[in-house]
Order: sequence, then C-alpha cells, then structure tokens
Amino acid sequence: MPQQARALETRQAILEAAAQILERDGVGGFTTNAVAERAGVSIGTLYQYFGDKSAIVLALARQEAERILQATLQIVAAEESPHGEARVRLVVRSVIHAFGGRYRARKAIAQAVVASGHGEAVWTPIAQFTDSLARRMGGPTASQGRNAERAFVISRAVLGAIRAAVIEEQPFLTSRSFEDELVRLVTAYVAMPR
Amino acid sequence: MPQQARALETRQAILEAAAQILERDGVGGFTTNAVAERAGVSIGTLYQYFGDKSAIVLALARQEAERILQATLQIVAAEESPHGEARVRLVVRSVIHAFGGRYRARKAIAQAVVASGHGEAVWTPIAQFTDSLARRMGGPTASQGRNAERAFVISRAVLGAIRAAVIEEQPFLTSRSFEDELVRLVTAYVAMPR
Amino acid sequence: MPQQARALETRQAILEAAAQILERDGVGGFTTNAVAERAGVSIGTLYQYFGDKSAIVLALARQEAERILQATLQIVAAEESPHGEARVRLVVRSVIHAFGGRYRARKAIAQAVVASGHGEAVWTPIAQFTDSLARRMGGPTASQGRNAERAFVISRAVLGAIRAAVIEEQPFLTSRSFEDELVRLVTAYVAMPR
Amino acid sequence: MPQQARALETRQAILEAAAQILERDGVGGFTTNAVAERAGVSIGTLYQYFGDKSAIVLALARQEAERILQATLQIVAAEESPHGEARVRLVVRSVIHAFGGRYRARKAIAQAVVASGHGEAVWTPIAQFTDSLARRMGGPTASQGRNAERAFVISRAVLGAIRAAVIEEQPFLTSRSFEDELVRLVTAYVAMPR
DNA sequence: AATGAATGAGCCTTCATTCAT
DNA sequence: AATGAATGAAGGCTCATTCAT
Repeated sequence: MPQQARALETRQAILEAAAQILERDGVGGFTTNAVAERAGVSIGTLYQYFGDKSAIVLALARQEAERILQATLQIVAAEESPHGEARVRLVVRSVIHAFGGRYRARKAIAQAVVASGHGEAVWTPIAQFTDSLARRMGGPTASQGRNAERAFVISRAVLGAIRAAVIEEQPFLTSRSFEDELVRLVTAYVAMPR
Repeated sequence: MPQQARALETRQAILEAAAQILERDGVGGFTTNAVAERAGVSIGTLYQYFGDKSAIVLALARQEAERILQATLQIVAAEESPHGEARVRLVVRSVIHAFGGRYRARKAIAQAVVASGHGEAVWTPIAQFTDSLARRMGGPTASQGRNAERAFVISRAVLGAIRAAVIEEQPFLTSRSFEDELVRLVTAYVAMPR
Repeated sequence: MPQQARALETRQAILEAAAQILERDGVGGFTTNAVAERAGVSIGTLYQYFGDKSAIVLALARQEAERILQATLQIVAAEESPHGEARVRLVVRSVIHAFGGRYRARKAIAQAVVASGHGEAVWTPIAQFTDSLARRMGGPTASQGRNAERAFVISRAVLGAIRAAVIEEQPFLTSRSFEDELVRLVTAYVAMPR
Repeated sequence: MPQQARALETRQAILEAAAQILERDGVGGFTTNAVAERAGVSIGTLYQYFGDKSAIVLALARQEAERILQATLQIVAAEESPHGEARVRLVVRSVIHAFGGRYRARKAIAQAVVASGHGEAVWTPIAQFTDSLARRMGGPTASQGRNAERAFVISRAVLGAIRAAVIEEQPFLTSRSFEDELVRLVTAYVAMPR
C-alpha cells in the first residue's frame, strides 16, 4: 500500500516534470532525459513507469482532458445548476479556466499527442462529452438528423475560439466580454430555428 | 533573368517536395535530406535556398496561408459577390475547400510552424484578414466597443471547427450539411441582438 | 536440510528459466530480468544465487556438458557394451541425441559461454573425456607419438560435424544416414594404417 | 572515379577497424562508436556506409568467407594442381592457413553473424563450395544417394577440427603432424568402401 | 532470504549542417 | 552554383546491478 502510494507519487512527479518542461521549453526541449532529470529520477526509473516517450505524452494528455472534463461535469451535474443561458455561461467559464495557466504546455501536449499518433485516444472522450453536452442543450432543431454535425460545430467552435485565444495569447482571454461573446455564440446557434 | 527563373523553379521544387513528404510521412519523415532527395537536388543546394530547416516550414506555411487568403479575397472582392447569408456561405465554402486535399500536410505544416517558433508570422496576416472580414459583416452590434472580441470569436470559431474537422479527419468535412451548420453559426451570431 | 533443498530448487528453477529463454528468444532476449521473471523469483533473489549474469551461463553450460558426458559415459562403461563399430555407433548416437532438442538454447549457451570468457572451463572436461575415449579406441597407430593430435582430430571432427548440423539446422541431424556417415568417419580413420 | 576509390577505402577502413576491435576486445567491445573511432571516421560516416551494426558484421563475414574460398579455389583450379592425397593436403593446408591470425576476430565474427541472424547468407556459399569440393573428391561411393550427408560430414569434420584447434589454441595448429592427420581423415573417409 | 524500485553507464542511431571539391 | 561525403551533438532506450525495506 505505501509502496503503491510511492509509485503513484513517482509517476505523478514524472508527469509534472514533463508538463513543466513542455511549458518552459516546448516540444523541442521535451526529451526523456530532461524529464527524468527534472523529476529527480533516473532515466531508468522513468522507463519503469512509461514504456516510451509517447506514453508520457499520452498520459499527460489524458490527465488534462480528464481535468477539464471533470471540472465541467461537476457544473453540469450539480443539482442546483442553473438552466438555459446561465448554464451555458457556467460551462464556458469552466472551460476557459480549465485552460488557465500553462498555455504552452497545453499547446505542446496537443501537438505532441497528435505527433505521437495517439490523438484519437484523447479526442474521443472529449468529443463524446461535448457531443452529449451539445445534444442536451439542443434547441428546436435537436430532433433533426444532423445532430452529429451540430454538436461538432458548436463544441469545436467554442473550443477553437478559446484555443486560439490561448495560442495567440489574447489579453481578453479571461475577460468578461470574451465570455459574453462565447455565450452569445452558443445561445444564438442553439436558438436559431431550422 | 533565366537564371532567376531557374532559381525560383528550384526553390519551388523544394517546397513542393517538402509538402509531399509532410503529406506522405508526416512530421516524423520530414528531414532535410529527404526533402532534398525528393526535390532532386543535393542537400547542399537545399541549403543554398533555405538557411535552415525551419525556413522551409515557414515558407511553406506562408505560401499556404497566402493561397487561402487569395482564394477568399477573390470571392469577397468580386463585384458580383452576393450579400448576406449567400456571401457568408461563399466564404465558408472557400475556406473549407482551401483546406481541401493534403490534410496531413496542412496539419503537419501547422504543427511544424508552431514548433519552429514562427507561428505568429503566419497567423498574423490570417488574423488580420479574418478580423477585417468579420468586422465588415458586423451585424447590429457592430458599433459597440467589443468589436475586437466579436471578430475574434466568430472567425476563430469557424476556423476552429474546420481545423478540428481536418485534424480529426471527420468524414463530413466537405459535406453540404457541415457547410450549412457553419453558415448558420455565423448568421445566428451576427444576427443576434445585443 | 529442507532449507538447502529449497535453495537447490530455486537455483534449478533459475537455470531452467534461463534455458527456456535462450531456447525461445536466443541470446538477444536473455536478460537477467527476463530470467528472474520466468523463474518466478525477484531479480534480487536471482542475484542471491548467481553472482552475475555470466555465472548463470557458466552453470548452464557445465550442466549441459555434464549431461552429455554422463550419457556417453554410461554407454562406454556398461559391462555389456558392444565393441568395435557397434560401440562407436552407440557413442555417436548418444552424442547426437544429447544434442537433441533445445538446439537454439544449446547454440546460445555455446555462444554465451564463449562470450563470457569462461569457455575453457566448459571445454576442458569434454576435451579430456573425448581424448581419453579416442585414445582407447586407438587403432593400429595408437602406439605412435602422435596420440594427442589423433585423439584431437577424431573427437573434434565428430563433434564439429554434429555442431555444424545443429547450428545450420540440417534436417538430417537425427537421421540414420547421418549417423552412418559419422560412424564411417570414425572407423575409417581409426582403421587406416600408418 | 577517384571518389569511388575513396569511398571504397573508407568502407574498407571501417571493416578493418571492426576486425581489429573484434580481435582485440571480442564481441563485448564491438560497438559502432568504437569501430568508427578506430577507423578514424565519425559515427555518421560509418552509418553512411553501413545501414546498421549487423551490416558491418555481415560484410566482414562475407569478406572472410570470400578470402578463404578464393585461396582454396586457386589451389583447386590450378592447372598444375596435383591429384589425390597431395591435392587434399594442399587444400587442408590452405584452409589451416586461411585461419592464420586473428583467431578471436574470426571467432567473434562467426558468433556475431549468427547472433545477427544473417548466418545463412554466409554459410551458404561456403557450404556450396565445400559440398562441390567433397563431391569431386568422391571415392567409390560418390554415386550413392547420400552425397549430401557425406559432403557435409567430411567438410564440417575438417573445418570443425581446425576450428577447435583455433579456439582451443592448440599448439599443433600449424604443425606438420596435425596437417597429416587431417589429410588422413579425409583420405580414409573418402577411400572407405560402401 | 526475498523483494523490486531505482540506478546510470552506455548503446545504437538520426539528422541538421558544413565545406572541400 | 551545385554536390554529397563527412561531421558529431544529442536522443531514445536497455539492462546488469544495487540496496533499502
């Protein structure tokens, strides 16, 4: 048991080190040796926990995705969660803040996970969630045959805008007005007839 | 003059080779030697035309951006270009098709250009254009103080959705329904009061 | 006593695991960790029984040599053992079959024992035995001063042919005709005058 | 042309370095870096000439095999080459001397080539040659159906004895008496009826 | 006695870049 | 202008071995 705890700690230390390096040095500086050194473990230990380099990236990506998912799920699931526009606002805010800090790391993780060919494994749960979310918000057209496209468009549109703000380091990322506009985007789209 | 033409040809051959390799083998197979070989020039010659590897990527990215820009500009500028929803549709379609073919290459270029740290140089002109475009479509709220955010949100939302469809290799990328939904996204957002 | 028995069992389990891995995966897959795992003991325990990797190989080689030796000795020593050609045949057959099965392991052991520099320790007893054996079969020339060379030549010739058949994985290794020819080789050589 | 000559020189320097290291340090010291250093080229250059480590071993083995083959062929093919026992003696002597010097390297090459899985490619030409040789010496039984086994046995027997003498570093390796006995082995076997 | 997490030297290999021809 | 052999820093990864528990 305490052994298992120690092992999880080491694993987490490696992931944390990986995130820090990605944040500080980008994909270029992300080498297994650098990660091991920063994590304070030997390269051998690192490979005891992760089969190869891409496994680290994958784990990191899954963890990040999970965090954002959980944060959002909590809001959505909460009994006292509001409805309509207020609810949309909560979700949007949650996603924006889930991206708070470590922009470069997130960018790098996204890049690296795609480069390592494991992209799908990470997108899938996100896609599933956003799809179900979008479907639940479904306005008058929810019953049509185009649900897949609609869910895709609205979820990726919001994520895309936030992503771009992160990458372009827009100063308004955490501003009220940016949040407002994203909420408007969602509500306008969902409300639009036909 | 003929010398200059020959030089431009070589340069273009290198860029074309780079794009092909990116398309075929992804970032992993994108090495200077591979590019030189496919371009039918020696590695030495390649370095005569491009100072280093990232210069190739940058040139490629600029070229791609330019193509998309020009394609869209043509539509927007055309005298007989329609207005309202029809015009939005034309632009959306143009952007989607600008991404048509060589998805992997584009994905890879996007990745590589970010990795090589020259991302800004490429995004900036695109951003400027989309921003101005979005501003020009401005609906009832165009006169408010939030123009920057609004233009940003709608342009990145559309690009983000298309980008995601490309990266996730969604089968509906070139479908009519996807186009429809993007048009709806734009018109709904622009039309929404307040 | 029961402790000692347990220890011997563990030791044997490790050697057996080593042989199995050598047989299955060759020298390439022969790592201390793999041996420990297959033996069902921890790597630490393995090092309790064998000082280092080469000690395992050496022990394995000695064991194999001993087996072949014993098998042959039994035949030679047997009261009712035949004489002349029939006896040669028995010995040849015994040696061939001692090599029966686990060819890869044997090949690998031979390789590994040489690589680990302990080759001599294993060859010596075999050489001594074969020499004495060959000397005892000595034909008309046994009384000359060349006994060492003669014993060497005939024993190594037979072993060399069998070894080659094992290494080259000749299909006739266990065939009657191969046995016949080896017997002929020995009897012809021993019988030759001068 | 001079370029090609230079390239061949470099290639040869690498092979020579590889042989020297194998001779001096055995398989254990045989690393690509060590070979490159001793050859006086960079590791990159080494990889320009040999795809990977095993390619060096394979080339080395082929070269060695070729040398022994050629040396023996010359004797066999020579117009004035003697016949019968005298010819056998010439061949035996040639093989013994072909093994002269660099025993460890030869041993190591043999080991390494087997370990790298390219054994067959090297044995095949040797086997073909020895087989044809043996067949040509064929005595009264040459017309029987057992030619394959017979050729195999006599060629491997001789090679095996020499190999053992090399490996065991027997002092009589280059002695007249050892040669005599090998000749006797061949002639006795070939002459034996049935 | 047994465990197995941790270590780290060192291996093989890649690839951007240079420079003599 | 073009060539391409040569360079070598650096990366991913393995595995024999140790030692605290």
